Amino acid sequence: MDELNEQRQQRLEKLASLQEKGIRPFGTRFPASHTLEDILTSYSSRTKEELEQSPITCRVAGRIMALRRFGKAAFSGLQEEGFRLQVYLKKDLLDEAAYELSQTLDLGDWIGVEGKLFRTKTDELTVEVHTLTFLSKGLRPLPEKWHGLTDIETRYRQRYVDLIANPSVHQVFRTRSRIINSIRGFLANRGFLEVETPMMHPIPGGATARPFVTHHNTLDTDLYLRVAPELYLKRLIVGGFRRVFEINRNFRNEGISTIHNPEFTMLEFYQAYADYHDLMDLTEQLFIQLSQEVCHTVELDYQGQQINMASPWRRIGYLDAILEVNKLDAQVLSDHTCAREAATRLGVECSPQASHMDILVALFEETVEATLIQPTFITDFPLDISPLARRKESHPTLTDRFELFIGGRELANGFSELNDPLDQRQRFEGQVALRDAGDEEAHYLDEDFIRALEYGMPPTAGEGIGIDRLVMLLTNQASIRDVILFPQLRPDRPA
RNA sequence: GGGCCGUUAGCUCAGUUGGCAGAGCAGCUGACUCUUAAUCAGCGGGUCGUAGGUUCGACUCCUACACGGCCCA
Repeated sequence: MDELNEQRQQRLEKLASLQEKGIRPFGTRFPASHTLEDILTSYSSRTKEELEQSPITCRVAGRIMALRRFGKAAFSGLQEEGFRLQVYLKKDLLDEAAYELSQTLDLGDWIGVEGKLFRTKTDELTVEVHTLTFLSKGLRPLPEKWHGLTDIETRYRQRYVDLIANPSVHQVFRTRSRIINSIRGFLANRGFLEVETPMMHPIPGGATARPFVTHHNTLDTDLYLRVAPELYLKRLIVGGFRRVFEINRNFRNEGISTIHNPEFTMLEFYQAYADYHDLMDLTEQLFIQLSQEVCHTVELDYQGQQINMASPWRRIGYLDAILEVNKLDAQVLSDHTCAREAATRLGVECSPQASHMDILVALFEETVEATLIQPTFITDFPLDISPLARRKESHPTLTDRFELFIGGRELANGFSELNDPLDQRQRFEGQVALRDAGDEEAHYLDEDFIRALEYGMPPTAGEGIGIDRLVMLLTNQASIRDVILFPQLRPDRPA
């Protein structure tokens, strides 16, 4: 169908006619003097008179996004990296070949121009073009200039078209890059070493999640795409690195939603001699710094919610939060039957075999999480759902662990690491029992990791921060697909 | 996995009770040397997501499927 498209045919014919005139339809290098962003940031404030008195010449390139011709002159809007600059093509100012070329330009073509900056009658900063270079032919028509490309499926499947048609998308991904750079700087300043650990694991570990499986032919062995780097990073702490971090992809074989993509970017970092309180402090500093750098404020607007990132953030215990949000009596925490009654009353479904803690966990997930709009550290997670976290000395069924919630979503998860290899073995064995009972998300037993712990891991605190969700928050995007360039979709039907 | 909604020209969208497939932008031809959703005149462009079914006749009604979105699990 595409092949028969009338506009593509016309453009193929124009391509042939360019070649006949000796013009390369797909050109070569064009050293520009400025990016369009440079021009806009440097000269947007220059007045007409200033530009006349001290002329600025430039050599810039871009894609033609607008073309308004009238007889022997034309205005065109060039676009580069989401920035747009107008250029003025006038017969009197061009040689004959260039003028002729200018008559054949299409929306979507790439051109380079050289000329002088001026301001039009309507005071728009514009390049008066003296030389015109054809850079590359666009063979497909662009989305409409006014409505742009709004079809969500096309925006994700053909992100290149989205980026062409929607300059704000460029901004989101530039901001994403700035956030990640800023995180690197923040951690480097505090003595953290960036490392890379395997993406392919013989034994998946470090998170409660189903892995993707792949196969290595020469080794004739199955490997798992990692669900988390945690166990490898802790091996490095055993090895003597004091502070390490990794920013990289994790893969989890689970559903897709506005906050879940099968591959997503995670920051994990580990700090020897620290505990989970230290990491809460660090996280607060990091997020506040990022808010100020990216949003220039700590008062965020996220999808209509006002979120105040100013320190200090609330810290409340996991079990206390359940009681507080649902206005329950503390008896719920000690009495299984009482907990089950509360769950039933609150419409939280639990299987008949659910343990007391299972019920409390269900209560937390279904009644508490969504209420945590302002930045909140939930602390002291149940041991049963924290198989890698240090046991709380004052309360052995809980752990020295926190999760950070903002806007009702989990953004970070950190804890004092379990460094007792004997306890770790028992916890793994508990997970294996769950796996044998059919829980596909339960952890595997990793003997090598336990061996590592047996060599002695210093007291350490570690944390993971979901970068995609953090970028969503700081760029005010509703869907994780809007902060991942190529989000996972079902394979397209054949064209 | 379930429910609801969507899929019509390159893009954004209309399409009446089942009776010849529409608009704007984009494109093509012409006019126009400061326009900016330029303007004016004219002209082309469709496997109506796919496959079946009902009907004299289906973009429209029915069934299944595909892809997407939102909500729920």
